[in-house]
Amino acid sequence: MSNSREQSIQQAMTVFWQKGYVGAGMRDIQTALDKRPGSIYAAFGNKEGLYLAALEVYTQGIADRLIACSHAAEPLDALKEFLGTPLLQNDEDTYMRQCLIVKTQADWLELPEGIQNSLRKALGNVRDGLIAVIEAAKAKQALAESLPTEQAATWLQGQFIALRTMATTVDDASSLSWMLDKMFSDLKKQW
Amino acid sequence: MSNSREQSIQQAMTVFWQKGYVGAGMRDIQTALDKRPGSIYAAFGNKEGLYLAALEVYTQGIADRLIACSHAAEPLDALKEFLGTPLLQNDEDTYMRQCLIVKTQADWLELPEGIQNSLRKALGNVRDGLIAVIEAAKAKQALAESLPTEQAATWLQGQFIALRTMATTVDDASSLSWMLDKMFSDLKKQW
DNA sequence: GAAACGTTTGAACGATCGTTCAGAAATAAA
DNA sequence: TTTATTTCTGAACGATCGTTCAAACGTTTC
Repeated sequence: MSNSREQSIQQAMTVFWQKGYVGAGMRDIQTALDKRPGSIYAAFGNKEGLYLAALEVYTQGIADRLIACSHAAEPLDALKEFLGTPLLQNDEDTYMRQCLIVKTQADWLELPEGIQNSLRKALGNVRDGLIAVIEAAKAKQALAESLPTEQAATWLQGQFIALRTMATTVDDASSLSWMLDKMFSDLKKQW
Repeated sequence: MSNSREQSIQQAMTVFWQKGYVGAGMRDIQTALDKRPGSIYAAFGNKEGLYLAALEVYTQGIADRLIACSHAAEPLDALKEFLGTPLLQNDEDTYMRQCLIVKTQADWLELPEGIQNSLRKALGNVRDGLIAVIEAAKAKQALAESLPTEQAATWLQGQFIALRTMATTVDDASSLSWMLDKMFSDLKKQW
């Protein structure tokens, strides 16, 4: 075995992240994993199975980090740091600026049903993480108790999408930085 | 000629809008235009040329409507209407909820350079339209003179992306509606 | 060492991709 | 009507797509 299953998933995730589900060819993946088609199909069934494995790891990573934010001393500061870090990714890793879930979602109509369902679930998981952070911030008086948690989570998810999408075209770091500031300022203001 | 050039561009735009640049096959397009490959290639050169023609029409449409907003009695109300209308598109036309420019941008790394450049230009044109609306609102005292126009335009573009992207998955009309409300509320608040 | 089992290999399949081009058809000029 | 010019047709090209499978290989068990 040239590579563990976890390594393979990680490498495949990179390819899907760079090229999207439709754009990533099995031959790109074969090269990245340094494996021949048969091995990959034996391990993951097909392209969809491999993508689902990668999406699972990706989403779990986000969910874990959001839960970590909710346990931090200052949940909102931790969240701000979490959201801001990928925006200024080094030049070679610009593909990481866009969220893998949102990127895949762009090809919605061409995706197999299994992937559509998993994307919905992934978005729900991220939203649950945001809810946890909001509730933690409320508990620490960093957010008003009156703030509607569900709505705020949906809104945060939208802001998250806006930032990550713009970061792929705008390479003006300061624009993104004050958009992030305004986002947290608007979060705390009246609803 | 079974179809005028303008009609062909319009029909091609629909296909690209539904399937994306990479996902739209020339055979899908041939079917939609009811034309054989040779005709299309004679008229537009190649797939890229056809897409560029469609993008041009699409972008000009947005720019025109934004300029119209800036000439309206209440520029911000007009803008809100313009941004809100596509979010609740009928079920058969959900593809119209996502912005064609943003959708194509998702495939960034796989796009020919000519399309990348045109996308940048298109985003710039939309931003210019937003600037015109902001300035008109300022002139009518609907926005504070102190509001930084350039920053606000970039921010508005981000909010625009967020709304349109979320509208493709969230089919809860009320969520989108109050996100739109909050957006305009945050626009008027302090920066 | 032999047999049994699970993995990996890599050539090959049919389908589809964007694109071409010789010839048919339609239109304009004479 | 004949000629010249433009437009359209559709079979076909090479490349690439996701996927398969018989054979080779590696490891374990007796």
